This record gives sequence, C-alpha cells and structure tokens, in this order.
Amino acid sequence: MSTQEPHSDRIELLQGTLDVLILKTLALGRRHGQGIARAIEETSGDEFLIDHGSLYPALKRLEKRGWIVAEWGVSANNRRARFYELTAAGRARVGVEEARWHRLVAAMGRVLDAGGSAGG
Amino acid sequence: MSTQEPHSDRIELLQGTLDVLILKTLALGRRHGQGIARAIEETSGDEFLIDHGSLYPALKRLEKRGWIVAEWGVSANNRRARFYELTAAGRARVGVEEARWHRLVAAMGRVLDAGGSAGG
DNA sequence: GGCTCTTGGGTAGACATTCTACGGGAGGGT
DNA sequence: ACCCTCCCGTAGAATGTCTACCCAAGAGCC
Repeated sequence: MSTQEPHSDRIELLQGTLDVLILKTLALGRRHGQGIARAIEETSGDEFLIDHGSLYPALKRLEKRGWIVAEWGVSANNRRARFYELTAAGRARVGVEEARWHRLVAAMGRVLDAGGSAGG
Repeated sequence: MSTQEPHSDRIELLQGTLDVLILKTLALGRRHGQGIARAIEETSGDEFLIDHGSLYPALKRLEKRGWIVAEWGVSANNRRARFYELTAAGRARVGVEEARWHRLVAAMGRVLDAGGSAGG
C-alpha cells in the first residue's frame, strides 16, 4: 500500500457535475459503486475525490430517473457489491449531459475571456 | 425596444459559478447590480439569465468577503443604484477563481474524454 | 396632481446537491 | 477471536440558485 497521502487540494465538485461523471464512467462498462468512484478519481488525474455520501444518493437519483439499473453481485475482492449499468435512456442521456456541459463551458469561456486574462 | 422574447432554453448556472462571473465582469469596470446582470447575459451570448434572487445574495457574499465594495450612486437612467467595484483582494481573487475554473474544466474534460465522445 | 410603466434594490422560502460523520455487514489474515 | 479492509447506506449541515414576492422613485401621459 502505497503511502497514499490524502491530497488536501482536491477540487470540490460543482453542484450538478457528479451525474454526468457517473454516466460517462458507466458508459465505459458496468461497475459497482466504489469502482465508479475510483474510476472517476483516476481518470480525473486525482483531482476529484468522490465522497460516498455524494455517490450513493447520486446513484439513487440516476436509477430513479431510469438512466441506470443496479444489480447485486460480487466484486473482484469477493465482496457483496451493487453493480450499475446504463440503460438505453441512460446511454442517450450521456450525450445530453455532455452537450449541456460543453455549452456551459463555452458560455463561461465567453464571459471569462471578455476582458482578457487577469494578471497576465 | 424589445421584442425581447424570453429564451426558454437558457442554461442554468451551476452552483458556485456566479461569483466568478460577477468578479470577472467587475474587472472590466464599475457597475451597478442590474448592469452586472445585463453584462453577464450579453457577454455569455444570452446563454445565462441572471436572476435577481441569485444576484443580490451573491453581491452580499462577495462584499462580505472583501472582494468588492459598494456605493450608492445614480444610474444612466437617473435611478438610485448601488455601484460595485473590485477591491485589491477582489482583483487578486479573479485570478484564483479563474484558475479554479480552468482546473475544474480540465479535470472534467479528462473524464468526459476518457471513452471518446458518445453519439458524436 | 394622479395614474401607470420601468428601473433598481431587496428578502423569504423552496429546492437541489454536495460534504461530513456516522453505522452496519461480511470476507481475509493472523 | 480479533482486527483490518471492502462495500453499501443514511442523516443532517452547509451552500448556492430559483421562484415569488415587496418597496422606492423617476418618466411619460393626461
């Protein structure tokens, strides 16, 4: 085990960004809860830390909306785990959420670039 | 003027994004509340609609943190208005917030690009 | 003067989502 | 038996946006 020091300077998620992260991660394949969290953390380059207290409510939300389905199974460590998978609606939703995100980033960019970069 | 039809498909702000939008707008010059809102709406290409109920609490927040200062004055329409301006700390903060935003966008990008774009 | 529209500021409460902190069940190693 | 780890789960605090209201005062009209 690696000297896994906690990064104290992780980025906090913006409200509303976790859903698309989960959906996108599940688009790569079926995973259980902790697996999703770890995948997001790794893919983000350890910038995001996914708290369990945010993860499970988010998974419930997505399941309730019909974008993912859950099933009990066994993890690689032989632990009882709940595996999640995208539904057809979920697969469609990934695109919607991604588009929403890109549109938001573009709009933010227009405002932030309006006066040139500060301090440059 | 005004056949100003309301865009029903405006983007909703993500929690935490309004502050940097305000700071950046004020970096371009002193403005009053409504002026800030209009500037953000225009600069964003009419993607954002700044609600008064979000704006004034945000201005209070920023003032309380010492990043902006307010002063009563008179608007171009001869109305009593409260003008806001960046403090030195506020000017420094613009850079911090911008950096935070870019870092977040980069991290999100890594996750969203991890599997290629869905659905083109 | 009186009436209405517009500009500008402000607050209360609903709402959604994340974070902190707690708890529980079960496998693996010693 | 004991402890550590993995995995799921929930309650409540904290934060910030949105909806819906209210108030003050200038401008235009009659």
